[in-house]
Amino acid sequence: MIELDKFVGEKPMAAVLLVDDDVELAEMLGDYLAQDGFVVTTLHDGLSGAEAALSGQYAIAVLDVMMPGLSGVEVLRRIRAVSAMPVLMLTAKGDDMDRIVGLELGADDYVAKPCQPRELAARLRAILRRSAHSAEPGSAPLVVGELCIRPEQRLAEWADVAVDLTSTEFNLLEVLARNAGRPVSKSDLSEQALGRALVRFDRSIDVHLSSIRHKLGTLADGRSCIQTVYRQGYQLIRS
Amino acid sequence: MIELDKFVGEKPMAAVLLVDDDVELAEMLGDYLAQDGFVVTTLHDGLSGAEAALSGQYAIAVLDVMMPGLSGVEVLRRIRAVSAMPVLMLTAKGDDMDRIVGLELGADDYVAKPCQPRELAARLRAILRRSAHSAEPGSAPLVVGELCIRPEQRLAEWADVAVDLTSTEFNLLEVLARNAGRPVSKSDLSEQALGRALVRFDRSIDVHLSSIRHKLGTLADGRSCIQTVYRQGYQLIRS
DNA sequence: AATCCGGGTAAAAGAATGTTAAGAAATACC
DNA sequence: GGTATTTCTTAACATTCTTTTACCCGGATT
Repeated sequence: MIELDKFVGEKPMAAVLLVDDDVELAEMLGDYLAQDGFVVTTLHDGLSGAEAALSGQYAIAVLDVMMPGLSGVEVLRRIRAVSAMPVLMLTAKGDDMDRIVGLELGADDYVAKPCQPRELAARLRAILRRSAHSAEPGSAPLVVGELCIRPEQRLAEWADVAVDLTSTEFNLLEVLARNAGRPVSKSDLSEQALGRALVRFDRSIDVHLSSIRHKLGTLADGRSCIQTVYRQGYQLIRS
Repeated sequence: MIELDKFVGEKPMAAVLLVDDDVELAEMLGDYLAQDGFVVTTLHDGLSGAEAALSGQYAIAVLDVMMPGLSGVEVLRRIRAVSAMPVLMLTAKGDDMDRIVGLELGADDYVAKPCQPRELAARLRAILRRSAHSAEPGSAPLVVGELCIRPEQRLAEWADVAVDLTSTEFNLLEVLARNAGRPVSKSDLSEQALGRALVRFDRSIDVHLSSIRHKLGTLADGRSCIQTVYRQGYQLIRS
């Protein structure tokens, strides 16, 4: 039988991360983009924006340049430190956009504020169309707290230091990282990381998780970054 | 609105790499070419442009001569150092085009800026028509980190030094390079590189991989550039 | 409080891969 | 055509990784 479900959706809607401290404006832009078929998540400060952008859950990030705390430029720099994910900057007139879009910082495009939602949507689509070819889906680095997972290099780093994981341990951690902040059932972990269904009395997952915990560092409060959710599964903590 | 789908066209659409630091102009040209049936990827700086051009994913590159950082001429030089892929240069008036298009640097054609998108598209098609005969698809060099594979010469280089591989070893490495960054199953490797199905207890792939690893250099962190993905296959690291 | 069940972990058992070397097959050379 | 050389495969053993087993603990349930 042909598997139909893969082809049912006409288009995978692009997940957009919108970061702007102007709540009103962000709301408005987000609503427009949502109507336009994008799946939009809105945040209002640079720090949480940078974290979210590196979670690997978004196809593209839209960053306001002027923000209190972490500026958009700083967020961009943090993203570019580990990832080539598409980024569009929202700028006020007069900002030095050549510098931002050029080699130095590496944004993919910019839109001047105040902006037309339609223009923003069009540029987002243009960037996504481009990056659809150059960037394999699922190949971007995943950053969750101190942890960084680089799928293309099959490398995990804790606090910028490489962690020596076995192949299966890496698979498990990658699945957890892709679902950081919510629990993943052992059944899902088994199917996605081990490639087989979970059966009764199967303790493999538990044993691997135990090993991974020993190899990774701990959270600031001393807990493991991988928490057990009783009868539900395991969850990677998004700090 | 027009929905662009990869599989709509009967003809294999040509993949065009467009490198120009002028974001507005690049966008405009890219959109026109996309409407015209090309699959366009746009980049805005020379360094990433050179990398992308050498990835082997593009049928032709369009380079702006004047760019901060790596100029188009320098990008062309880097491409020509290892590849004969078609290149068209975008030039401002007054540039010394004879030198660029002539023997010395070896661009295939040039278009003066500001340019008509129609003219650009026409010249691209002309070059591609020409090179359709000389250049087989899949014959362009594959560059992955320190590794360079030249299918036409059946030659592999590590850090610009030729590596002495046997025929089967070369086949295997080429398949891995074409799938760099993701694992390839032993079954696929056997079929594509050895020309036969994998059977139980067949250890040929493993033995060949062991030999290849000894002949290639290592990554910066000391790992082999070919990683084993337990029960899944092997993966060439894209760095 | 007693019991049950899910989970933590150490260690043994099992399975896959790394590696070397010898034999078989293919190729090159005379 | 026959021999020498190279290359590929098979076999065997070493190593590493995964799974199973076993026992323990602690929270949840009764």
